[in-house]
Amino acid sequence: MTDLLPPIQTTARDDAVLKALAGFVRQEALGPGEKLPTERILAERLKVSRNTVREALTRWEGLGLVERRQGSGTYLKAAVSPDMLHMPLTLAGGNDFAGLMSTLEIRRALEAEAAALCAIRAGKAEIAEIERKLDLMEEAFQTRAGMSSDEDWEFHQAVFRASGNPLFEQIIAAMYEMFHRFWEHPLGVRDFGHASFPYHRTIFNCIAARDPDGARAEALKLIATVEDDLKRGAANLKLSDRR
Amino acid sequence: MTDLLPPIQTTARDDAVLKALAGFVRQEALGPGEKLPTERILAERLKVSRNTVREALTRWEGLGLVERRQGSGTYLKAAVSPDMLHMPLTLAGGNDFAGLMSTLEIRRALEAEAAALCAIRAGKAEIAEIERKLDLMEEAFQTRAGMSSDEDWEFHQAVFRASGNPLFEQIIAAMYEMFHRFWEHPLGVRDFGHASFPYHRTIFNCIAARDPDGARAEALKLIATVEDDLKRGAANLKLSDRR
DNA sequence: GTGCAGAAATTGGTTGGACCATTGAACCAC
DNA sequence: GTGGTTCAATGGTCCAACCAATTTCTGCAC
Repeated sequence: MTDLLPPIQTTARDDAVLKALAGFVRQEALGPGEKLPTERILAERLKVSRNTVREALTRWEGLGLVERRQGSGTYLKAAVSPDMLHMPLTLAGGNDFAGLMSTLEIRRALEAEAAALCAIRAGKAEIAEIERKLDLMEEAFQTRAGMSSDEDWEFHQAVFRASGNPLFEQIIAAMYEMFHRFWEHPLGVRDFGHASFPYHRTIFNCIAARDPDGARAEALKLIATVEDDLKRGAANLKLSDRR
Repeated sequence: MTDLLPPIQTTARDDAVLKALAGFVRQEALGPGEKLPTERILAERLKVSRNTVREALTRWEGLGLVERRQGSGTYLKAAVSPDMLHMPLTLAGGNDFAGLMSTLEIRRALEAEAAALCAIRAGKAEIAEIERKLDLMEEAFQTRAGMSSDEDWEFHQAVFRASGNPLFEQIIAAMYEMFHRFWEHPLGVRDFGHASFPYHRTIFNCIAARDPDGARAEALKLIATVEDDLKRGAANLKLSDRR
């Protein structure tokens, strides 16, 4: 009832260009890192102006699908297919403590669900991969006394990837990005993340045991410790970090 | 240790244009629906070519921040601020059904958490607003026998807004378009959404009663019914909806 | 004055051509 | 090999013009 009879597209040059290009990529089986045809060549082949090609590529660049290097060429940055779906996510974030807690709330919701789904759907290979990341992280934790944030992140990424839903990883990556806007100044809490350490293994155990509810519960505990750390840190400095 | 000495940026015309434009929007306090300056004016004022302005606007358009209407002008479609974070979500190889299920999993995670937070944090005014949306939705449901998707959506938005965390609404909004692509073609299930109807009020009751766990449980039930409807619809048509 | 059709101005969309800046490869001197 | 130099390829920017959709203005009929 709302809007049948969609507006006819009398002009959609850029979209047509992108569709054609997606088809080309598919046909040539191009993968990430490989080089696309020159803008000039595309313009000539598709019978459109180079400017139009550029606008189309600009869109793909904005979506992170493609990278343009002046003097070199245009390269695929991710797998593209003619039937992709894009959902631009824009986060207007407060750069303050409240904003940080906001990202954690999202993370709590997603992390719990992803861990549960992972316990249901992960294959053996994926579980092995998660365990490998876990081992790496624990080793880094022993060696460098706590600062294992990179390996920590990779562990979580592996869990998200094994959840079978790519959106989890992508959304959390956005949260991670926002999180890192503050991470440079860890609020004075030096042993940040210590408390969350043991839960990584308990989460993994639940996943390996195919226990979704357990995995969800452990994930919630992990986030809770991070939240506590954060609140403690905020109480520590007590200075209003308005910028 | 990781990446000091970042690559120096010798050219970043488009980014500069967008930054300037974001500053302009902020200074003029422009909101969604309002008109931006002409491309030609922007080009002149910023001392760049109109082409460059167009590439910049193309990026914003791709991100859904702006809408260009030939012959009319360029209009803001969402609130923009100089410090936004963009993270386009890409669902590869998605026939629409799989994509929709993916978004539903995200929605399940966020909806449950948001309802719980809402039960804890919503003020009286916000609860009243939610109830108003609920009444509107129920009225629309009675009148138009089921098709209450717009009002339904507004109810959920109100809940997200009252959760005290703007990220919930922003993330779900990114998936809204995909939901709507389906609402138009309800998969042959004519009474789509009927099953979820009663849970809207039970969710509200829990929120009003300050019962986070109850709200979470009811939200999960609601999503479960939507998932069931969807699976039923997919089973109904049984035709591979490759496009 | 009102209403409406047609002209004119406005604005995004497209084109073609030119030139600049960076890259990378080939080449050369040492 | 190392370090420059040259040179072609390629993305980045600019310009000027025109096309197409929209909006606004104008003038005529009533």
